[in-house]
Amino acid sequence: MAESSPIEQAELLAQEKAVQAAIGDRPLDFLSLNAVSNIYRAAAAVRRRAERDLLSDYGITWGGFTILWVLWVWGEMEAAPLAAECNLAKGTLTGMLTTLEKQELVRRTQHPGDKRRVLVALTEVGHNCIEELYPRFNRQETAFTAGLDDDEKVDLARLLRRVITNAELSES
Amino acid sequence: MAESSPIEQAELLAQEKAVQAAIGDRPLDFLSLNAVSNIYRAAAAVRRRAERDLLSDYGITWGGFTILWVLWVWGEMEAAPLAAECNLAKGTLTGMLTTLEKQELVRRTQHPGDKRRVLVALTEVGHNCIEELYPRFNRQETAFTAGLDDDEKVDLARLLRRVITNAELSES
DNA sequence: CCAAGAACGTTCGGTACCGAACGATCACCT
DNA sequence: AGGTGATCGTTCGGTACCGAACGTTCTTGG
Repeated sequence: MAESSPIEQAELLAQEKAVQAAIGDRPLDFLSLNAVSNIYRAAAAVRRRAERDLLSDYGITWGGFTILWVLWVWGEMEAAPLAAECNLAKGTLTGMLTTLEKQELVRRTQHPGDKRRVLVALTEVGHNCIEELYPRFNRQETAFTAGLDDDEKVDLARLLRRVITNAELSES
Repeated sequence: MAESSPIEQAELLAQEKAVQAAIGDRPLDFLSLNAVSNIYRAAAAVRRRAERDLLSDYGITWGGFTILWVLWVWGEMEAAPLAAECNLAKGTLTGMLTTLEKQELVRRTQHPGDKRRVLVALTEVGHNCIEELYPRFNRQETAFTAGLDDDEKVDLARLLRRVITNAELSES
């Protein structure tokens, strides 16, 4: 189904059409191009929308929300795996935890028996916050996937999972 | 890949499993949850990988690359639509264009007949840069979608397109 | 034991990125 | 015309985010 018989041009995004018009004659992998570039585009749209419509009401940034969410799901954990789980550099996490600590949403405690390590956990306030916030966030997630049936949502998650494992390979 | 069986729990990411263990008993939309959270995760992994393995060699950031790419595809354009196409706030674009101008990759010119507007275009250097860089980037995109057949790539792009239009609705 | 190195989180310099406020320019309208 | 409001891009203050350098604490070999 190459360029000769495209997939309903009418449904392509303007960006995708411009790509084909500008560089469609080159030996590039356009299927991967569209798939990957749409990943980033979707992520940016989702993030912006969540920050604007929801998180700003709580004074929480996207990164902060991610941290609260991970701590909610995983429970108390050390800084290094928390950073990995949030897709953050450990240096970034330090600053954001300080912010969240000022907001009294998380707390840091020393690891018993290893003074290098730090344990991070939700405070009571933080726990209540994410308990209240996440269901609203989840309704947004539902809205973002409106028009997809259950099988398609499962497919989307599965296809992305593949990309994630491919891209995270051999990461520091 | 060979194991294209339906949905095996064993293939879930550790994160997805932790979610089910921690909050799986609540009335939430877990299909949307997994789909949307994997979007962000995939985007972050793709970006980090591209910056680390490719863009850093050229001294270009992800945002800068996006700008060059959009200008390559669309040609000379005004700042506002460029910002929209790159998913950037217009204030952000100003600073990044200044950076790219210092690198002599783009140039700004005044719009003839409207002194408020600015036209942005690739320089010769910038054009050569993206001409050389993008094919390498595209090979990375291919690698990120390894294990997906053509139909799956088309599906992934299509499903994401739906999320994009949902999330971008009524954006400022 | 104790020196050498590994493993932690923090600090630091620099860029990206946002939203709001701003100044300049243009369009409209009576 | 000329003043009012809309529309540009830029500026500004603040946070996020990265990679590298750093100090501290644990571990390991001799």
